[in-house]
Amino acid sequence: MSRERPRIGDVARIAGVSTATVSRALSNPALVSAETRAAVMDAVEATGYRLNQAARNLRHRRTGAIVALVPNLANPFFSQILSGIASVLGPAGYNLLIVDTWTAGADRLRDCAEPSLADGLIVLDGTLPAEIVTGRLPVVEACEWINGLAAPRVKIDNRAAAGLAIDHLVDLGHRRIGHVAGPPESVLSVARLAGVRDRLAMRGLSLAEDALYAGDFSLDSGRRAALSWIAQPADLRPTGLFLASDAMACGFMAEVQRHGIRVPEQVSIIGFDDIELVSHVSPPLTTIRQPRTALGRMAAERLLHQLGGAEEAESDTILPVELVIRSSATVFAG
Amino acid sequence: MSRERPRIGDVARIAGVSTATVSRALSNPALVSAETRAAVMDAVEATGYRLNQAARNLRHRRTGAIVALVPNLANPFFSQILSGIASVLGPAGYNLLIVDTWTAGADRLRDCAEPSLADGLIVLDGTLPAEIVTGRLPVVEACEWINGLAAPRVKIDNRAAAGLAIDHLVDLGHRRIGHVAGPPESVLSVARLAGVRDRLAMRGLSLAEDALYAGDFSLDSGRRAALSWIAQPADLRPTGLFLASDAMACGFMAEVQRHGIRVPEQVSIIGFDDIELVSHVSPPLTTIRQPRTALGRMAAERLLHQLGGAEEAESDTILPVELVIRSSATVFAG
DNA sequence: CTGAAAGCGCTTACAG
DNA sequence: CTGAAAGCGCTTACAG
Repeated sequence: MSRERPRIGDVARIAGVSTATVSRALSNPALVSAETRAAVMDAVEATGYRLNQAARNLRHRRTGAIVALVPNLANPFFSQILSGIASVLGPAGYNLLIVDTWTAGADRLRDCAEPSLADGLIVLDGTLPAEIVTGRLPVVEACEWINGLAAPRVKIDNRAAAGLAIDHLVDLGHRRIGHVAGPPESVLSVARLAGVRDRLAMRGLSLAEDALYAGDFSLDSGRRAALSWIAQPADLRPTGLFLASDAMACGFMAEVQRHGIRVPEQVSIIGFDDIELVSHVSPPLTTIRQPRTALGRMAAERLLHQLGGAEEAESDTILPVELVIRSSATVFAG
Repeated sequence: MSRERPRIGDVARIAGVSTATVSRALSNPALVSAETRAAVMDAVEATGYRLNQAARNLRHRRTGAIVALVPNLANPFFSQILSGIASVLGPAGYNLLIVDTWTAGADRLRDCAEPSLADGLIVLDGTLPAEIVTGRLPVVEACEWINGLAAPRVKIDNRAAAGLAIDHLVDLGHRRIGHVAGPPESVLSVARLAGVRDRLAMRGLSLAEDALYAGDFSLDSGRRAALSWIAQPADLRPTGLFLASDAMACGFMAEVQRHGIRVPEQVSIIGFDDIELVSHVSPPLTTIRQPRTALGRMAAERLLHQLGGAEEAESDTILPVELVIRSSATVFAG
């Protein structure tokens, strides 16, 4: 353990060649003769030599790493996305560096877009200031995006996805339809809310002012929305609600149930994301499924594409969503 | 963007000093005079110079990175642990490199323990061969551990934790108690199963052969265990079950409910982990809570301690667990 | 096919 | 307090 690590010079001495030759034998074997190659390999074996990646990277002016900027790593929503990212980056020989934008300070965030830290950036947090990320490293935005940041985006059509939920509620006969929105600073919230209004209008309905509840994607904010809803006159409040996250939908559902209200008999609920376990709450949640692994994979692929030198068109990649019909929303029995 | 990044030499020229002085002004300002420092800072400002971390690291023979080896990044169980790790590593100036041991090949795994890649290692996967990780970098094991790998461990007492669940079932009056185990290759499964047997024995009971169900921690394996349980004669099968993961408990519960069996009236269920949302399944799951964020934080802290040069005692850090009583287990009404 | 030498961008004893 | 020089461990034109 304390024995000094052999360097390329040690291998060279033992093999009786120059360090240049060792380097070539290792990284581009075709360049050296078969005998030399064999001698070098023997010396590598004998010394237990392993290439120092950091030194090679310095020489190559690259880092071999990609950083993913994720808001709140504790949120399990991101684990599948990261998994998708890792599954393409790993085989491509890139290391994945993860930075939690919630716990990282501003200094640390600025350091993230440094070419000496990483070769590229995957941004999963739409609330970051564009300057932090602009013009320093190849970037792709995934799921969320930063207004004013011109970078390829891999995302779903949040507006249309919200429309799917609204259509389902309307199709089920609901006329008073409510929406629990995400935090207003999130581009996702904005897009989904717009989708709600759009689709309601298309169906000849509209979002009543008191049928729009504030939330922040968290379970607890779903609870609070439920309390607002419960406080409204039973004959005037929405009979069907679309919530901008599954977590809020679960919180909402648990809270109304605690108050003796039955789901879906007395109120229909649709969530968003189709996170793990949501098929096992009671009743199983009807929701909009996002292809999270695919979002991660695709984001990583587009980034690699840029790194490969391709002049990336700055077009968006839109991945399909799906309405997953389970039991939390049913026909309006008014 | 295409403008060359300024190097320390550019700053030196503009400030009219040597590169050595620039380096000192930047990394150890006390070493240079106030005027010189000011001149350097001005030049830094003028050029937009930013330190190349990779070069500094090469010189310092360190990397500034810690790698976390996680099995299956898609499993949300790990997100909170990673969050805990990130929250201490970030402020300490370390980057967090994440490697999914399930998608990474053997070569890649071997590269992970390279001093040229990282300064330390946090192992979250107990199924890795010890050799991969032995004697190359400072290591700490978190949650799981590798038999035969002598490294500080941060974990819970899985055996005692399982005992807590068994005690609860026995206290509720159950006598035929079953266990759905995790995969046999996991040290966690082994420890929890041992805890089940121990505690049953202490309470004058034992684990019947046909009351032990095979699982792999996944939701689906919980389902399959439920099918086995359902197939047993109703008057002989366990009335209370402890499952080695919440995911399995949810799968089990959903499956028996689908067969018209009521939880907890007809069968009591206890899970393990207290993952998100498990308080919102129906009925809310009684389970053993692991302090996941704290596990991550503590693992990172012990690793930093080692990196700080402290000759780390190889003792284990045992974090406390907690029985969270909700509604999925109730008194035996035989 | 191979070697000597310069260089990736820093830091740090060593002198002064 | 400051500079010249060596060096972290590689790679790669340039010659031969």
